[in-house]
Amino acid sequence: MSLTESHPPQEAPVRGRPRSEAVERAIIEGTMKLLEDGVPLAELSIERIARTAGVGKATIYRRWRGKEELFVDVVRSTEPPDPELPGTSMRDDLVVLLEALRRRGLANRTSAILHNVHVQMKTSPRIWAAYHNAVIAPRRRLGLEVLRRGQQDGELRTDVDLELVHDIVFGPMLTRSLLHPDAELPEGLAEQLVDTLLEGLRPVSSPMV
Amino acid sequence: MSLTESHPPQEAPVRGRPRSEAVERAIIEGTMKLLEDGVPLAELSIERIARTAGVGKATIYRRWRGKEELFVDVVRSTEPPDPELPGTSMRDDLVVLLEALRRRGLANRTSAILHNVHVQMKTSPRIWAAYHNAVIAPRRRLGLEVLRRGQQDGELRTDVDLELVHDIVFGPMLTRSLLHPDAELPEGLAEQLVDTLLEGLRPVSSPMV
DNA sequence: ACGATACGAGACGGTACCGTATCGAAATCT
DNA sequence: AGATTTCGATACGGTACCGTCTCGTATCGT
Repeated sequence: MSLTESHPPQEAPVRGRPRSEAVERAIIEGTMKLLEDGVPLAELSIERIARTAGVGKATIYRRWRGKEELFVDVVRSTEPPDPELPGTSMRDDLVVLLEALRRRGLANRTSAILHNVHVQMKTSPRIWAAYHNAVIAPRRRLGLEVLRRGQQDGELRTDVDLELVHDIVFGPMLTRSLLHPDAELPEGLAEQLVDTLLEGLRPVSSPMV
Repeated sequence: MSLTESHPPQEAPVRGRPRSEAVERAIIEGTMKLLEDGVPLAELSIERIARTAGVGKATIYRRWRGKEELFVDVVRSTEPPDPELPGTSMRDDLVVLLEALRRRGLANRTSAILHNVHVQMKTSPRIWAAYHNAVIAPRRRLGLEVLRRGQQDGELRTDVDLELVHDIVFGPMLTRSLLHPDAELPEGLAEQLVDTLLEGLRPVSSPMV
């Protein structure tokens, strides 16, 4: 069930008792509960997860090769689906993307899961790469695509690097939701952010340099 | 020598052999070396640090209460001093602050220390709070002060929340240097960022909404 | 019914680390 | 010289986890 495992299309002739999906959920949710309770990922162990989930150790090893593979699935199970873009304008699309980011930040705040897992997963470069490919990269591609269309439609300056614009748009929200946990994520922040960025920080009456 | 330890002003009547500062540096640099080599912080242990530094375990316990306290000092020793602000304009001050952030990001890249420690320290709320108070909060105050002066001098719109502006200015650089390790931090990024933000992302010919 | 597999529980030997204590040697002050 | 503390090294008992394996039981297809 790991992310890296490619499910072979040929139907295996399953015999004997099938694996319980309920048990699978119990393991993942048990891990999440531990993380919610503030247990640092360094102190997590297969044995402790098994105890929390009320499960035998072998049952976990039957499904995942180790701690790391399990975490990828835990994180993936907390990732909300990508939002649908209205497509009416670049501005509206960006607002929707940022709003999804804000809501995820709020969810992280209450559950405190990603704030732990996200941050810890980078210690294992292999797993981080898998997560990056599966979650982060597609999301970044989506954002860049929105910006590219915005340039075509004249909503965005064409004299600035798109990668830089991407970080300008999403960096502030990422900083708030991931880096300082005590920041506010108020309603309407997404619109406020996009409109401020489009308009610029300079006072309208200010002379150009 | 921990951050939390308040050095009492009264000079202790030191007798016997004094503690070696060279040993102290060896411990901190040994820890940094391990982190540079990609050893995840979860796998660090006092015993391993002592081995790497060529030091007895007791010598470490004589100075720090445990792993966590040691890390705070390790991180602090890698923090460069705050840059001096030119004070000629808000724009120039922001560029200097962002340039310092960029250089720190590059240093992190090559040394790979903060990228490990920084991220892991959040698992210990107590230590994270200490680090936040000692390093992050003053830096944020400095940035906010620069922005406040900018508003007074007419370089910055007055109709936007300063906290939001702070994240708009520093969020992109923080995202690049901390969140995705494969991003570029080219020369001139600080100026490019500030000027783009001041001017806005909208094309100059675009009609106001 | 029967064979196959999954289940919870836990035994098993092994590894690594914890934090303390003790050793003789070295360094420093009075 | 003598007292005192630090030094590296290492022994110590204790804890937690690793990954495998083996129980007896439960649950499935045939």
